[in-house]
Amino acid sequence: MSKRKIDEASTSEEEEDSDVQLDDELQLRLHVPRNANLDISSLNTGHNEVVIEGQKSDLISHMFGKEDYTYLPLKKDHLSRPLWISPENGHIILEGFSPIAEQAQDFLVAISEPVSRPAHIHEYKLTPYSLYAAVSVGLETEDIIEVLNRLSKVPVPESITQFIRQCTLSYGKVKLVLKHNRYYVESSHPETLQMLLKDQIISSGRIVRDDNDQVITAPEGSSALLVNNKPTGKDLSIPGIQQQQQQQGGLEEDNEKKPLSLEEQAKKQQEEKLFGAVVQIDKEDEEDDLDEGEQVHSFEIAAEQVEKLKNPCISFRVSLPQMIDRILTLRSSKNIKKRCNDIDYPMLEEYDFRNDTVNANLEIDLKPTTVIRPYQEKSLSKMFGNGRARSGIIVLPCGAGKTLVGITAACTIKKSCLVLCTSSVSVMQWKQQFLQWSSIKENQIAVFTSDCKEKFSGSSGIVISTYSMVANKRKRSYDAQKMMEFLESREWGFLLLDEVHVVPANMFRTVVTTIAAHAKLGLTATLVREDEKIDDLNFLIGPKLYEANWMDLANKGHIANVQCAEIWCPMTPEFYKEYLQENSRKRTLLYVMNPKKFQACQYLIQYHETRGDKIIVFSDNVYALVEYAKKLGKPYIYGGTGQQERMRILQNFQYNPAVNTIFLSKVGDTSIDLPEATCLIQISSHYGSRRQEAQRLGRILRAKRRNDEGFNAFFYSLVSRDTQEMYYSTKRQQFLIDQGYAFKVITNLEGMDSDPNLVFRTHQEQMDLLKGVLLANEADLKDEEFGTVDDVGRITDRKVAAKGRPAKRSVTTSKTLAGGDNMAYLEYSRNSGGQFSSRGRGQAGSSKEHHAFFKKFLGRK
DNA sequence: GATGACGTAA
DNA sequence: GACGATACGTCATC
Repeated sequence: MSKRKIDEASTSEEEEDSDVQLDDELQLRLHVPRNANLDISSLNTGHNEVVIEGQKSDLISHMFGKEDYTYLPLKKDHLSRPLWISPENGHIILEGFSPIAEQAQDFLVAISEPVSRPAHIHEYKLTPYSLYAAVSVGLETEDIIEVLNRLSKVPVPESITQFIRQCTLSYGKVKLVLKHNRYYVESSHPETLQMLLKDQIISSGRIVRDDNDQVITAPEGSSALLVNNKPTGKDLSIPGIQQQQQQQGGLEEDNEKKPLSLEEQAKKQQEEKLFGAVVQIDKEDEEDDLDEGEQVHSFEIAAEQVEKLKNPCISFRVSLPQMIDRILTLRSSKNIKKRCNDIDYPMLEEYDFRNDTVNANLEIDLKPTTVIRPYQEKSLSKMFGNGRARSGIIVLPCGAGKTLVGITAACTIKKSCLVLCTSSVSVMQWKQQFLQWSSIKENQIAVFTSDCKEKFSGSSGIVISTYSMVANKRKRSYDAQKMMEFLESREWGFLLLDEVHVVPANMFRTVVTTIAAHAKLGLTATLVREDEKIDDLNFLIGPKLYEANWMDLANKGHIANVQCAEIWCPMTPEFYKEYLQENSRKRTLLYVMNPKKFQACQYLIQYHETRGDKIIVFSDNVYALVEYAKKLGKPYIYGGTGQQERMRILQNFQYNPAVNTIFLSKVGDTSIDLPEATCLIQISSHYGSRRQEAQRLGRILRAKRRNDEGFNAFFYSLVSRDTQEMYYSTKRQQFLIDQGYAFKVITNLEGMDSDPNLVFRTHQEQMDLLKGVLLANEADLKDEEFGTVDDVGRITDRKVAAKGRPAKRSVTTSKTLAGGDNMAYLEYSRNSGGQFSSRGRGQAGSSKEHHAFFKKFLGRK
């Protein structure tokens, strides 16, 4: 690829002032007709370069191996087009510096999966899921191909068009729509419906009505479909959007819209105009008038009886005919949905909430002062694009206002709403946010946790609860039982799933089937898991509707700019010697307690405290956490710290100018409402959890000072050199690198060696530390030392008192150091390393990715 | 409020 | 590629 860059650079001079952008005329001339059949080989003439391994015609082709696409014919005006498409694996490379990059990005986010988005070059890939999502937000097959072709420097390869057609052929063509409490199978392709009706199971669930709206038996082979105008979102207003213009002052700091300068506006308009046709397709759904008479076809199917269906034989007093009747209701929408899935015509779920006259409306609106930001608006327009509520997932970084997106969605649907979160702390936060941003009355919003079981008054309302409360299958308290019956008996207009990445967990996933909801919206900042369950969300909730780019939001000032650095701390010889000999548990302790790391941590704290930063130090390892904090005289919080003590420390951190640093265990990852820190140091973070890394970074994205000129937040990861930690660290960073963050590697902190204040400067001190570490296990076993009260922590952890498990010894081979081996290079920005990695999120380390791609492709029945 | 049971993440 | 070992959470009970 960069070889192509070189070629390009040599020719670019003469074309420099010609067509840098797509002007209208050019666009017209180059317009590729729909259904154009692109044949690569026919376009290949003039390129005699035959690519055979080992016979590359130039000196650098071999460096790119199979990724050398220099044989692909460039379009004449390729300079003005920002995309490259790999015919091999569906990866798309976007030039981030193109004037139309932003619009192209909008399009790519809709049709493909972002793989990596560093500053200048973004990588995306087409997957069946991403195309499913594209279709579900209203894009059509030929539009996707056409726009891709317009943006691409090379004609869209035949393999890719074929892939797109295959994937979108059946996806999204059929929708399950609930209207006036009747279920309809709807499609703009009547032939598809006719095809479905040929299926025994589907046709047996069909309902036909006469002129008086009475159900009649469908005449054998009847194929008349209902015809309606295609719904539009035109008359639907998402609250919070329309006021944007006049609201510029007097807003909550948190949701302020920065006015564009005139210059910026003009530039934006210009770009939009140039891009014209391309983005329009995206918006067509919402903005198209109906004068062309676009129509949708549908047939009604038997509505399911939610509670009966779930347990057809719930009572023993059911008579036989009743039982038969109930079993017959299995011919209902749920069954048809499954059938459609089985025959590869999955139905998209949409909720026509404006025509739902059965479920009571909820009186809720955004407060007039509440304004949502452009990207929040964009994500919501994906959800409500056609005037109905689509089920799916919205991905926004921490601190970017996910809650407000959820609340706005609830205010748009205006039906009863169930919100699920991971902890009872966030339950309270959601409640508080609902009251803050919306007009909901306090008695309409109920909380359901272990120590608070309320119900709302009236026929509709909001319930906020936790996953474990709702998914719980064990014995319940009486109140909880009653509450669950209430939750399960009613039809919810809207199910809002906070931190939706937890839903695939075995227990939590049951909530989507036990709760009957018309529309489901999942929110998360990090749509990754280290297991392979993340894809399950596609059928558990729905497709990913929108994913924001962290860097974009940072550049626009919605979240803070962050400088990321990885500090490599050499192990002292003594520690390293022990490291090589110890079992894995001890090893962890050794590389975390490495005196050099200790010093680096202290040094960074000193440095940032004098700069006026508020610092959080994260350590997964509780032993290290306590040791560090005590030695450096800082307060710390971990799981065993009592609620009051936590509050006291956090209050101090926030308001007491003498307390600028706190130490947190992984309690800080999720369940602590952190004040706005500006600097973050990780001292222990083994296990390659990308999610944790991203979540921790998220802690400083909200920084109040983010809009100060040149403000930067800092994120340091301290790793001990030549230990396993380096491997984990690399893995953990992948998510952030994919989001565009560059990790600087720092091997030497300037001035550290000469600082006389640092701890463990003498050999003796280091040896004492080492001794302490080596004895740590034994101390644990005796369980006394650790359990006693110290100056800050109020040790109350009952787990600490638990007997340590017998530690196994293992022989160490040099192999276990391999983690460090591939990290031999120093002082470079990982940025450039990450951007071409063929490693997708969620499949770290897989070098066989193309094959998986095609396996999926071909394996689809 | 301490404790056990169980679930989650990795 | 399953397995791990650990910290932490919630809920219910005593």
